[in-house]
Amino acid sequence: MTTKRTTTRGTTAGASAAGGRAANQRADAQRNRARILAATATAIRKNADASVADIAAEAGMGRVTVYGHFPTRAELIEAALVDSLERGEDVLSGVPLDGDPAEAFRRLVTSSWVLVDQSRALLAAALKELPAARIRELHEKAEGRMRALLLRGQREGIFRADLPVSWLLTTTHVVMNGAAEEVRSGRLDADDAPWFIEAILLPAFTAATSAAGEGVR
Amino acid sequence: MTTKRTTTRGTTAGASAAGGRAANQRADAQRNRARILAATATAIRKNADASVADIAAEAGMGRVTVYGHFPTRAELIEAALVDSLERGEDVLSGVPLDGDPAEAFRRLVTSSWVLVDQSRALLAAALKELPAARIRELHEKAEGRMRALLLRGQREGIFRADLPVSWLLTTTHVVMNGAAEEVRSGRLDADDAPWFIEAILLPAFTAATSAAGEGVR
DNA sequence: AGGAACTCGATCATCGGTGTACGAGTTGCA
DNA sequence: TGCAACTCGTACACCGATGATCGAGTTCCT
Repeated sequence: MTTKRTTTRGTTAGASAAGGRAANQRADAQRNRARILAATATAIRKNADASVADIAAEAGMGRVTVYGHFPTRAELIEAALVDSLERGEDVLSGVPLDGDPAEAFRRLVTSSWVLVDQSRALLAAALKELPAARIRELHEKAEGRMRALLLRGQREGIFRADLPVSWLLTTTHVVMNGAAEEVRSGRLDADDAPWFIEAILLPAFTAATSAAGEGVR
Repeated sequence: MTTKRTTTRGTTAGASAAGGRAANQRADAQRNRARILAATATAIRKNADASVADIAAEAGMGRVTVYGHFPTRAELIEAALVDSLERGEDVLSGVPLDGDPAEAFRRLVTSSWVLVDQSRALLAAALKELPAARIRELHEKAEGRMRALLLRGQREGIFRADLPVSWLLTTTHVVMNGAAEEVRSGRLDADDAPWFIEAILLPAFTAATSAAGEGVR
């Protein structure tokens, strides 16, 4: 009997409370877990739908070892995304959001862009594997921060109020992603990206509402 | 012998010269071909990576019949995209581009958006199936038109010249796609979309270059 | 040092998608 | 009316990915 139960019990499984990281794994296993997560990110970046075998190869280990840590492919993708977002949260939470909204926005966008550029491929993969609700849940914190800033800017009269915050948010999102895509294809230099993004978004968000108004309705 | 050779010889196969449409097919077959193309578009819209079986089901016919018209899945996707783009070209070529660049841009965006909304899912599918060069080749005409308009706007001093045309083009592209995504998820009303798009793009493109300049370098 | 935790390779069953082949039925066209 | 074109269902071979199992080796932790 005793069913040898290879490798570690998945950390993601029960856990209930969020954040309960490395339960009681061996130091060895923790390192490998981290290596797998990193490999997942880079493998997915190279090939949008990389197989578990590809990921294992990228991490320099056997495919079964990966399955030892993450029972299914979906849970692996999710864990990698969570890890990536947590890492991003560490950076973003340090960005000061007070003072002039436009300035704060500029700071936040610049910091965010790097993260978006790194994890957008992972996100795309997760979109096909995880329920949409889970994705939204994971982005809650980062998105909430940006939304709050845009809202404050509107209330203080710095950002235009004739468009809903949700649309400003979406616009910010897609322009950052677009820049990432341009960088990836070599049509845009990575160092210029933050400036290009701001050059579009700031004028668009601070436009005088009377100027181009009167359109429909 | 005589190898019964099921169904039609693919139209896409040799053909060399572009545009040589329905060679010598039976009227029946032509109708079915059109039905398959339409079904491909809607099937892909429902499920990003729909199988040939899904598409056949959507068209209400057997899977083999589809293979009769298009030898491989890739050629099917390509044909559907080509068809979609050609249809779009008919609309776009009727849009007047002279006069005030901002007004012309507004007209072109409004007309384009509907088309983008319809065929963006197809495009995404094609991106994973066809070589990037082929995709670009197909977009050449539509993209060229927009690029020329933006360039004229820059030369006449209506659009800002501190950003390359390619970046303005990309921005236009991603914002339209973003709007399509928002509509699809029900967060934005389809009728409002064109206005939302212009409300972002026009101020961004006509911004005074002196205002937010001085950034880096 | 000893036992448990962990890694690793090989192997296997399964599933879903692609593309081919056959044979019989149906339909347009001359 | 008759033939060729076309449709359609079934069946098959093939491939790649997933996930489980076994039996070893190796490595951490006490």
